[in-house]
Amino acid sequence: MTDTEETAETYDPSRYERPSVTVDVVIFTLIDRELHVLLVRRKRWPFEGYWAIPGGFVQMHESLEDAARRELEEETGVRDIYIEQLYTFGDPDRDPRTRVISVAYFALVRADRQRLRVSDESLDVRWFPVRAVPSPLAFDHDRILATALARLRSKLEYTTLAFELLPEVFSILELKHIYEQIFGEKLDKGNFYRKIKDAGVLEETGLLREGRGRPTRLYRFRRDRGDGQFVFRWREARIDAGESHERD
Amino acid sequence: MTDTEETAETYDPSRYERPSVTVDVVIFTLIDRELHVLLVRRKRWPFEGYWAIPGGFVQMHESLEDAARRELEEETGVRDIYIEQLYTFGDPDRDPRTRVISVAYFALVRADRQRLRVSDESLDVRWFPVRAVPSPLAFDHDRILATALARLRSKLEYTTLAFELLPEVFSILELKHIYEQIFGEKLDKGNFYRKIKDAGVLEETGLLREGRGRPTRLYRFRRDRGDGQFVFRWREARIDAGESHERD
DNA sequence: TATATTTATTGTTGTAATGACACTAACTGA
DNA sequence: TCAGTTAGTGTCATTACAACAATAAATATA
Repeated sequence: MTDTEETAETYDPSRYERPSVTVDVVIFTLIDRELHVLLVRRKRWPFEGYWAIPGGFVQMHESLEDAARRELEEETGVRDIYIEQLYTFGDPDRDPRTRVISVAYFALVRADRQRLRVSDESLDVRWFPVRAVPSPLAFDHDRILATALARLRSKLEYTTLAFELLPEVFSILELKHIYEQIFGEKLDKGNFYRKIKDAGVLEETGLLREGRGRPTRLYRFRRDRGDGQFVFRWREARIDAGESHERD
Repeated sequence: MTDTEETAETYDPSRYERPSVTVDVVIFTLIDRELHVLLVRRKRWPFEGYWAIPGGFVQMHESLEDAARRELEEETGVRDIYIEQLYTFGDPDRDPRTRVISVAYFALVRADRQRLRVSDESLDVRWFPVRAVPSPLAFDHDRILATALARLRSKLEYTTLAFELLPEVFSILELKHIYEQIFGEKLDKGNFYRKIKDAGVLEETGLLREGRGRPTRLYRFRRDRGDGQFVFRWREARIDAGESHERD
């Protein structure tokens, strides 16, 4: 360890202490048209009683993404959902117990599918509106959450990620609402219609949904045409994707 | 390990095998106006004789970025340079010896500063033009390099990263050349001049450089005005920033 | 039954961004 | 002096887009 000339070639694993590696998964969903994040409440030291981003240790035989998906399923019972690696947090003192390096992922769960598997542990696992997350969170989880939000905002601009938050079938104004939620600004109705339609990623279902006023047409996301290079640039937004890529 | 209900709360580190954690640093520079990447040649099994991205084990007391900077300095003798986290690669079988999770960084070294510290080991450490990298590289390093290139391309579009590759003082057409190199397409001279000037990130030095034809004006990058929201969108480029964020 | 109200959807228009390309400038060398 | 070479500016038509006006299709209520 004092020998800085040591390289991968001369490495003997038994000579080293090793950090622990976890995955933490920032899971977003839409509840009542508002963006929510899943948090778990810690029962023990350190940060006993604090809310934290769900996570767990990576097992020796599974890939990082598999570990993240396993966590996701354990917490929400959801499979086959959008997930991507976010950033790896590894400051030496982020966990008082030992050196823990955490590979953070973020996941989007469809509005119509979210439900907690451990519903009777409702004091321990909960969806929080992102605007009303308890503060501070355990460990460096405030920073992880901030990074996830920045990434989400960033990717919404140039990908079709927003659809991952919506149910199978949705209206254009519901989609617009997501963008407004996440960007935190009002968007022009007319311009939104034009842009989303020109992008060619919507498939008309023929369905209508009745409401107070004129019924709204319902659409489906065309995954095939998903190549659709979005580029929303409402206002001058342009937030770097967090820690590095940071927009990314 | 068979108990999937285990959480961070009940974790006892001594009960687990742990993966090793390394940092790999993809170091880019410009040599003779062409983008190069630093590779090292492995002396031992596995992948003996193969070229690899430089990297090393993370020490218990240092942050991930510190580890990456240490690696960078060990390989190139360069400090205080642009570096950012790229992605974390952790497939279980990426290293035949043991489970190794690698946090990849990418770094940009100024054209006028690159020189290898271990110049007499020239068979072991070399700059390769990215267009002529030996293939395949060791481990999953082809994938890491591809991810780094995608990130670089992506960030060039909306950041001032390109300046990190140039010397203190440079001409606008040299800057344009970098973009062409990395995007792999010709850009229009006039439009480039307009865009770069309007961005307001250049400071005139008053210097001229003589050459064959008309002398060229030399500029300096204005770090202060670095907020300058670039948004190069030459052609329809728009590459996702690699593995995930891919476009960050 | 008319008319206000509400929500959805389409049109219009001026301005700003930008891609294509033509043009001018400043030097060297024969 | 003129051909060659590299640097830098100007013009213009097209497109993208923000602001906002107008219309459409339903429900609620007077």
